[in-house]
Amino acid sequence: MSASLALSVDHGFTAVQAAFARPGSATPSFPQSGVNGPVRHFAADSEIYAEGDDANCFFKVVSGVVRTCKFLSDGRRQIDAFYVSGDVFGFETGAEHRLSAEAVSDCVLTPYRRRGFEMLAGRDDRVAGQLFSYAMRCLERAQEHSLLLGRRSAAQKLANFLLEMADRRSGGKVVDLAMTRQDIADYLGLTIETVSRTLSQFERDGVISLPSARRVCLENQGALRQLNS
Amino acid sequence: MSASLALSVDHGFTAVQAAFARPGSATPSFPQSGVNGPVRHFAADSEIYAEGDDANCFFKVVSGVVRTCKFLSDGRRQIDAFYVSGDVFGFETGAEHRLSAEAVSDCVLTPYRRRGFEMLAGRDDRVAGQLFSYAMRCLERAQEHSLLLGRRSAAQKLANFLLEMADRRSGGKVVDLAMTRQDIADYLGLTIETVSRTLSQFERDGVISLPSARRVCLENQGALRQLNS
DNA sequence: CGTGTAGTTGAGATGCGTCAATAGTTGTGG
DNA sequence: CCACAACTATTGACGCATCTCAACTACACG
Repeated sequence: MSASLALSVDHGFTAVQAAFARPGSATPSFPQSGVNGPVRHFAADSEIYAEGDDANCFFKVVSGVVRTCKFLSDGRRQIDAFYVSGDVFGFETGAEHRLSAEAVSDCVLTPYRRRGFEMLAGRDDRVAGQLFSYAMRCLERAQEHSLLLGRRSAAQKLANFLLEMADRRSGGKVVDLAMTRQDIADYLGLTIETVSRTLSQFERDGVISLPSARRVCLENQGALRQLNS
Repeated sequence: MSASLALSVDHGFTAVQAAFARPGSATPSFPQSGVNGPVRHFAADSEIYAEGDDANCFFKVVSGVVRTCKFLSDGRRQIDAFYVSGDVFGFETGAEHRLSAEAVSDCVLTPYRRRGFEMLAGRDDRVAGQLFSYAMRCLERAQEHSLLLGRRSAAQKLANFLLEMADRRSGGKVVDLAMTRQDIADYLGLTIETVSRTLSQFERDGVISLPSARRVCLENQGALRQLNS
């Protein structure tokens, strides 16, 4: 293989970067060489795989939203990440999935068989580079998430969350949230009550407006960014 | 290249896994093909690289302990991870380091030039697989860390931290901490006072003993694990 | 022996969690 | 179209875990 594998910024990554830059485009960026199965549909709240399941395949989101999470013994939940169209999730180095994955909304996913994909990655360095890039993207997000959870107030967490959602979904002022307050709370390490109260406070401050519970208009993006600095 | 690149569990990863399993062994697992420079020494608390620096190279810890962290505008700090001998840190897909890295104790590091490493990874799929494995290890740790920060009490955080440190340093009952209380606090998203109080409480409960501030004896590992469940 | 840094401990303040009641939203069936 | 149930979200009152501020102790180093 050529030098384009892992760390190259100049080439090998470009196709992947393009895929990320256009999350709305459902065009699969992995070749259709038999490693990907037919798309699969999941109803909202259904389980895609559970913690401990064999990690036979990983997925690319075609449409809808997916969450990966862990459950604690007391039944509480920590959501690790949300994935929207274009995102890839579920690859592992070990034999098992360390997190479970669930459909937040109805969604369509392309499954990739792991064994087949290894073969393909072995033959095509662009595929290998893409996979590495997806893994690094996940790593970057996980690190950002740690920072957010460790040292920020509820208001800062929510400001960051809203901006993240706005950025990912084409950046408009209006953000339609696919997830419930409970999902948001479990992602940010808060309770639904605190999420709700904080959003209400943002609305009172004129920073956002809430036409409906799941629709948020960012009225003052500057204020949100400042909170988040 | 062969099929051993990215996701193979059976081969390609074995050398890397061995390297992780024996963090104490300073034998570099990357070939000495001119991509690694001569080892570099860093005094305790010195900066290895800063957030925003060009990500020209990444490092492998030969001896000592390293922390990667981010600083907030108010001067507070979130430590993303600690790295001990055998660990690799600092690789990026972007042009810049997103976190800064500092020596917790005096330490010795092997630097790897990124450009040179890409070339090598291009020629040798085992090298590429190792790099992928290191990235995935980082990802797994970052995800575990998020879980820890999001939904756990101070006691649970510290129990988890102590067990993690014990596991990484040959697993004995006695753990010598290289880091200050401030480091621990910034890693766990707590204050030094809470760290100190919680450790004192553990000692009163007979779960640990503290022969000195930096030395911890795990007297009841079961109790720690139970807290952590 | 004095000085500086790291760590411990205490008292009080507060942000977020908990519990509980209320309101809004969605879907179903009459 | 309305009634009802089930679920989701909001709001309030109160408690508690952790933070903040401050004093004190322990240890290292000149």
